[in-house]
Amino acid sequence: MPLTLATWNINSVRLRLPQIARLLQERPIDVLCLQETKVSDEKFPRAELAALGLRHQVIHGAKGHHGVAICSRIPLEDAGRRLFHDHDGPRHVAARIDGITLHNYYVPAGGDVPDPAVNDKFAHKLGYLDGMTGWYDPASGEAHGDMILVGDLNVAPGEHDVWSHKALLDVVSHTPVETGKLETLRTTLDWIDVARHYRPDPEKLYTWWSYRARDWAESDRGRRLDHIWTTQSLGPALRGFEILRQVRGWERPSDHVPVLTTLSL
Amino acid sequence: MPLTLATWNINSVRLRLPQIARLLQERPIDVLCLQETKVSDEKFPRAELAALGLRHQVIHGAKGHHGVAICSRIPLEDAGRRLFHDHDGPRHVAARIDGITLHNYYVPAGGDVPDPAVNDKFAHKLGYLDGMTGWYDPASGEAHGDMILVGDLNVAPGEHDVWSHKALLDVVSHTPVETGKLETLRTTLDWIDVARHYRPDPEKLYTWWSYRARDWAESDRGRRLDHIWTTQSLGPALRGFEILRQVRGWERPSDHVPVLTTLSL
DNA sequence: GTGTGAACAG
DNA sequence: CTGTTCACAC
Repeated sequence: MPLTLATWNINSVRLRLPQIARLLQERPIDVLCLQETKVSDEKFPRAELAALGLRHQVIHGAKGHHGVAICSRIPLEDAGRRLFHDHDGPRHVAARIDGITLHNYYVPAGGDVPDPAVNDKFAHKLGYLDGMTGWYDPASGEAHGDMILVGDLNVAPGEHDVWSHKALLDVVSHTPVETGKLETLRTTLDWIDVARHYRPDPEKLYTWWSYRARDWAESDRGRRLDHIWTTQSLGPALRGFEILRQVRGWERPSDHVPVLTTLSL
Repeated sequence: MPLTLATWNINSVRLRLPQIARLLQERPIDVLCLQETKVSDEKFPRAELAALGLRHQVIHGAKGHHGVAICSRIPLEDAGRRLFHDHDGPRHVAARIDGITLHNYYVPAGGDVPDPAVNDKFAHKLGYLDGMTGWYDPASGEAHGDMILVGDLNVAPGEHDVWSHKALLDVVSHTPVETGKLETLRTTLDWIDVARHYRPDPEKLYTWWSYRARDWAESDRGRRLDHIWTTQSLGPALRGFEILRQVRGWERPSDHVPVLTTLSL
């Protein structure tokens, strides 16, 4: 049976409930992975999302910052929350669905200055990517089986994942040290980057456009920060992929748009 | 010809534009006096109010706090802004309309503790009322002719202007020192308190209900803080008076409601 | 409870 | 630019 999964940095789940409702009305989404929910677990809008059909929820949040959630029409099993460092905050949550382990991440943005010696936030981001790599390293044996990894990884890996490779080489999200670490992470299990599986280079692919642009669509200075990866074992099950660019133009949008994939299980 | 004048503490003019539109649609208001506009003069929504028919505007605002404005369908002439002390802030604006001088005030609220020795805000409030009294004192001769004085005077003068005289005797807005100073001010020119001219004691009259009440209408713990006064010379021109209590129940209401009077000029 | 600004983050 | 918290005012 087909399973459609979406990942979306929602930038406040409480403020964006109408947009989630519209998304679910327009698309047959079974599992919705959210980042930047910006709400404590007690105040998470469980009832509102259940009313939209997403009755099964695994959440990991905090007051005001970060926060991730997996919300599903079909039953899922809590598969834990990972902290790589003591001060990571709620940036990961996992669930078991149909025999697959689904990992949902919100990688630290990393601040403005791309120098870990000067900028603690950038150091944290690099350390977080290292932590992820260590976890999925086959040598550690901690994570295994059929897996899907989604989320806002806050790295645009390739030159065609940004509006200008040259202009962004020294901008956090596209520096060589970040793209190198993301590629190292991808290599651990030879993860399939589903976006590029369906839409190979040199097509430009973006999932985020800054709020600060006067006209985001006109200037189109986007970046591909939101990702869906699967283990090689799930490659044969992949049925499709889509970036819902038009959502950026909705009323009161998030600066990120939903990214979808469908698998046949 | 009849002139209908309203005073309304709007608690942010920018946030309350839909409510102003609704008020103007439901009532034939010629001149609207606002308090707590909470906006600098540069950012005052002149165009939006003009589009609602209030093309003539005299404003006196500041970023975030206080702020008054007179907005009119009929032409008016700027008649100045009064500061009684250096630190008063934008609490008064005046206009000339049809030979009448209209004064619009936002008297300081006065803080929580009704003791000027302890509470600077209360001292400021009392000083502000003294300043007004000095200005209208016939001996000073500074203000004269046909005048209307409106605004949020932040004093509920009489025992029937509060939900409980006894409970509020020690609460700022109804303490004897405040009601005494307001009566002294009223006496300067023997101002007509238009509300009580039409609706004498012991009828309860309120223009404000706290946001904090669980059910403002049910508990009905109101106070009459918003006033319309005229000089004796205008007494024969008075044609009516109304407190629009129902406005407190509108969507996203101010905690004050509009108070209206009509004159035949 | 409902506004405001300011500092922070993205 | 669009969110968050926080302190403050009413």
